[in-house]
Amino acid sequence: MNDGCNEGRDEGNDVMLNEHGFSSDEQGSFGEGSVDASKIRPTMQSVAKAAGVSLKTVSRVVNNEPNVGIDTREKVSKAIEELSFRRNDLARNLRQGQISTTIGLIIEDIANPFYSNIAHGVEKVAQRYHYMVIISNSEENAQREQELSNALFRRRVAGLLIVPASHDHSYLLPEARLGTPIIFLDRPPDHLYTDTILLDNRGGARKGIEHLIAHGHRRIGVIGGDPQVYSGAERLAGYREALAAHAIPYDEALLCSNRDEPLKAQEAVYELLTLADPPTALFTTNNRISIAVIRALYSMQRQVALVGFDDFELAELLPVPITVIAHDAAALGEQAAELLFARLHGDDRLPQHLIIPTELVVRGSGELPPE
Amino acid sequence: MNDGCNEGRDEGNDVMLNEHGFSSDEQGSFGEGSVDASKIRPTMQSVAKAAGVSLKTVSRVVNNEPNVGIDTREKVSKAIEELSFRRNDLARNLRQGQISTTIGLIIEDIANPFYSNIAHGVEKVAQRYHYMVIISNSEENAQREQELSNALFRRRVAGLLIVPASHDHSYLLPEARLGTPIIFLDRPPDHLYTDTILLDNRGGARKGIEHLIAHGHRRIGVIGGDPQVYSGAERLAGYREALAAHAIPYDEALLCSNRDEPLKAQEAVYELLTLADPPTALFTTNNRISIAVIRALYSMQRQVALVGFDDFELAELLPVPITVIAHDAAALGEQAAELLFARLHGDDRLPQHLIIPTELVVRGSGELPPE
DNA sequence: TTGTACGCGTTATCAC
DNA sequence: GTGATAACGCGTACAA
Repeated sequence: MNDGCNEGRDEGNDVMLNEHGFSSDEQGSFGEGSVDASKIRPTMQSVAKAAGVSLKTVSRVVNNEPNVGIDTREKVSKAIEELSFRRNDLARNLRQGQISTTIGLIIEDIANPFYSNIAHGVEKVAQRYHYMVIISNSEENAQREQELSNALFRRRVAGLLIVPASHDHSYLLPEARLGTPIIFLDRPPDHLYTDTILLDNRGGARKGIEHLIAHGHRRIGVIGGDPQVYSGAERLAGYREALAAHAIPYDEALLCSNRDEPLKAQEAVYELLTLADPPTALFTTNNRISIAVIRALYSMQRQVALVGFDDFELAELLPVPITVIAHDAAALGEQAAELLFARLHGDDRLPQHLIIPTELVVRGSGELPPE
Repeated sequence: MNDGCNEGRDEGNDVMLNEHGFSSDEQGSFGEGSVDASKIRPTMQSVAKAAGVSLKTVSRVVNNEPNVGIDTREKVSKAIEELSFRRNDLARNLRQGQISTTIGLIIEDIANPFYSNIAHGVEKVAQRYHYMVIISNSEENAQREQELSNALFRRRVAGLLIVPASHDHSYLLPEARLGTPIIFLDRPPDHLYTDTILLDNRGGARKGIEHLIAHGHRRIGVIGGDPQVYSGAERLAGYREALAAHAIPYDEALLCSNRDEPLKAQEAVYELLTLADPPTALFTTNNRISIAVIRALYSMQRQVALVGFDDFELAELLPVPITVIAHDAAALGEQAAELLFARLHGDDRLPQHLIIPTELVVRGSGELPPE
């Protein structure tokens, strides 16, 4: 059969063989630099030749299809083993349905425990369905988000889980129309109607603020991030709802936004506590800000009541244990992934909107009285 | 041209169209359940037909190849836009070199900050090279590690970064021989000679223990994980080296292994502190164990000197700030990824062995005197 | 500047 | 039970 082709390859190798006709494999790692036969990736075709059967028969064995004689199967299996053949799933997917058994996950920053817990939940479910997960970080950058999702779609991911950074997701519509499930996590889509899983941001924040109010606070400072980001905005809305419900006037001077950077969050603490009429309590709208604020309070040697959104490790062991609004980020990832696989398996309900509950965890910092 | 084929497709769609000849797109999300033309993923072929040019011309435009007339390019671009065509990278990679622009990363648990920092470093470098990363969790399970790496190789990842869980990596040899770069992180391979990036486990541990010794401790308890795991074993070796260097006898009673589970780590604290001749200081061999031990000490209301391997967030804000042996996990991921891309770009040096340095961070818990 | 023929490695179809 | 052949969507080689 196609010997000419193989001979051509062998000729190319000759220059790399030593005077004994062997490749100089012993010298380097894995014989790198020399191109011996083992460098050619075995295909079903080569397995077929080795086993003396047809291509299709190998395919049958590889995919455990029926209608293969017991001895034929044996023979093929042996050849597969010897050549250490591995099916090329790129080719397989191309032929089968042009989508891969891989899903995409776009988050802000895998190093943030909130997102790494989401990723853990997603990956756990994906493993159960024998899918793999491409994880990529948008770094809170709208353009990068779009580039990443394009790169994922070019790879024909079976579905996309996304914590959006941008504010117009109509660019996803063509892919969504093609049937690719797209599920939004933590923040809803803009200009796109699709599955969404959120935290109970507003309710959680409200619970936290009402807790502070119940402990006698009426001036509660807020240190938050980008007010354009949905989750932060909702948490702020919860704050205002709580104030309104208790007839406490809303004072803009107590609101510090755009404090995602640790340094800016620290400055906010200083700004708030040096006001003429300073707050007696603080509300921080996410884990990163909470930690920065705790550091600031510590270095300023100040104790103020504090409730933070998002739980974080060791919160309960700090000198003043931190009262937080906790939630299950891993569950968020798991449920999103489950919904994605349901979609892949034919679930064609209208876009779903799920809410992950929050829980107020009372530890001490939220129960400090006003000074 | 090949109209027969396309007509076949159109016929298949007719049954889904309504009596007006339109697909019932308005009813559901994205028109799910109805298969209209937009459900057929556009190919270069379809773009070519729409633009009235040949397949190859579309290919040229898509890949920014030269030798396309300015007006032709325009025409094709318009068709691409209108059909919202996206190149199929599965097919592209199949044709080109049968490896994808995707790399694999196998770690124990993405929810552990140590690994999520590694992942962050890897992904950052990968983005620079326009690669994506499939991240999968082995859950410290040798068999799963093997399954995952097989799944990755079937997807023809361009390279593999792995924190191994198993203790025999000869199964990777065939793939390594084919030229796929395989790089071990945090733990070296067994029965395989390949690139490896480790922390200075032994040196770091030794520094930490000598620090305790310098503060007057001679009975230092160790709470560690699986002694089979390389990094833990090395850290223990560093401990013994430090003792030996200071002529302090090694007492097996002070060693608690297999305490990866928080509960077991807590038990270890109790066991050690209730010994007839208890240790005056503790050494914890990783972040998870450190935190569990701190919780145990806290609930037992005990203060003992403590040095932990791995830094962790808020360690400096605890009532007794924790002295740790710190390192840059993100750098570990970055350097591993850089090495992988160097390999992909033809770097054929012998397998490299890199060591990431550690640093003793003095905070308080390591300076407590013996009771 | 543009197009044609073929092949990448696999699966589907339909013979035998 | 087994095999020949076409096709998946794209890129390469070469012709026009």
